[in-house]
Amino acid sequence: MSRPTKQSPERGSARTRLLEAARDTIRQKGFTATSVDDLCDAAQVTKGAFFHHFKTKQALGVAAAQHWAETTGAFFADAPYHTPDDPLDRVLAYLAFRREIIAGETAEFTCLVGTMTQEVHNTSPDITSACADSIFGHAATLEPDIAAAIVAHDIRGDWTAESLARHMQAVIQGGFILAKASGNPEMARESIDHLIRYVRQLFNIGETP
Amino acid sequence: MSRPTKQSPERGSARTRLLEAARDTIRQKGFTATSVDDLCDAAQVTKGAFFHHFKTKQALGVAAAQHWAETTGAFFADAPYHTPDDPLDRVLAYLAFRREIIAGETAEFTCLVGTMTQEVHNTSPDITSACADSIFGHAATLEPDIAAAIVAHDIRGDWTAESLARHMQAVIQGGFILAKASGNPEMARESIDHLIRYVRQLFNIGETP
DNA sequence: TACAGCATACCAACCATATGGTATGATTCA
DNA sequence: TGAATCATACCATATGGTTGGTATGCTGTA
Repeated sequence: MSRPTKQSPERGSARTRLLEAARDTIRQKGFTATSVDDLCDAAQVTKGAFFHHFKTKQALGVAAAQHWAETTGAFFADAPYHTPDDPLDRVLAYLAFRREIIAGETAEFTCLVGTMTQEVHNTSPDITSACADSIFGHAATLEPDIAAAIVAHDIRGDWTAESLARHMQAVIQGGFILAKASGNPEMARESIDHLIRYVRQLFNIGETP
Repeated sequence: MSRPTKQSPERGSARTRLLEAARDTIRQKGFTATSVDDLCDAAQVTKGAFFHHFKTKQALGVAAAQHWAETTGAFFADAPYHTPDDPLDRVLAYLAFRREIIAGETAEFTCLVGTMTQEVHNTSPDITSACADSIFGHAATLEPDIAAAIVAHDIRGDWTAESLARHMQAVIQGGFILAKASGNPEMARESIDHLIRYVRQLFNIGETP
């Protein structure tokens, strides 16, 4: 995080503002199409400040992915889907929550690291690995609940909590692509509905609660 | 793929070679990071030829998406998954086929239009709409089989053939993202396995054939 | 407590190159 | 011959990145 100073709390915030600008701008235009000047304009920062905080544009990409992991990590940790007692209910509440937050402009609900991965997976290992950490790290937070649900509901199948957690991320990411292609968020919600139905079926609970 | 000689019947193929170069290069580096020079080099064509066939780089993007729709359309039309008599078997054969062809380098099995959509959805309506046509057009080819399977197996649920066809594309696209992030094609296959399990459950057939 | 010495945060101007695109000319085919 | 298909040379600008410099805060020491 940034280092706020005593007399001027605004100082030292250039880095944070750049990361926020990156989050917003890259989600709209993609990583490559976002120029350093774009970011400096959006963050109200000069180029000198940019290259003071980030050695290269790639380094900004890595930092943006890490910043995304941190902020979304906190966001999901504070989200209300953890409250149910039954672990399966927590899993389903997670999916309902993911569905809920799909609203507004496409660039507002889609995933920064999913977008960046698609672009740079073959050209920038650093950014790719930071994106992977974010995606699979988030998936990992779901595993305990899924594993507990498997035990609680006495389920046995040839799939693991790990793979289901990853599949959930795949469905969400794929939904974002259809939403972007069509300009319609409903495409993303629709896929989560199928995913919810799948999970309910996996755990042998009825179609409608 | 040699340079067109004066009398060669290869002549006039610059456009096609550029489209193939676009398919390959954009899947590796993304649309924005792929320069016109990159494409000319890969296609063994000069810039004059490029801008003779495509008014702008954007126009190339649109044409590449359309070319993708045509070639993959023919590829899937000729694929062997249409042979089973039972429509549900055809749907499952489709998914098995999609799973099978995930092999080799990431850029070889991932989707051009899915990649482009992520990048340009907010900046280039032309390309986005061409990509959407490709994705949803392909999804539409699955609807008849799904609809027939619903009838044949006497299924009633609050989902449609259309939405399931789209969901399949979402899962496949999402799997590609996880595969790119991790560098591991298995991540994409894994999600299709879940999707196959979901479809089998939707149609009330056993876990293992 | 005072102050030297250093580190951090930031700025404005500049640079080499890459980029999309153009103007124009040559060649081939129908 | 006229249109289509290329090739060569070129341009204006955008791009990532550098340079040299300033202002301010932090820290160890006497």
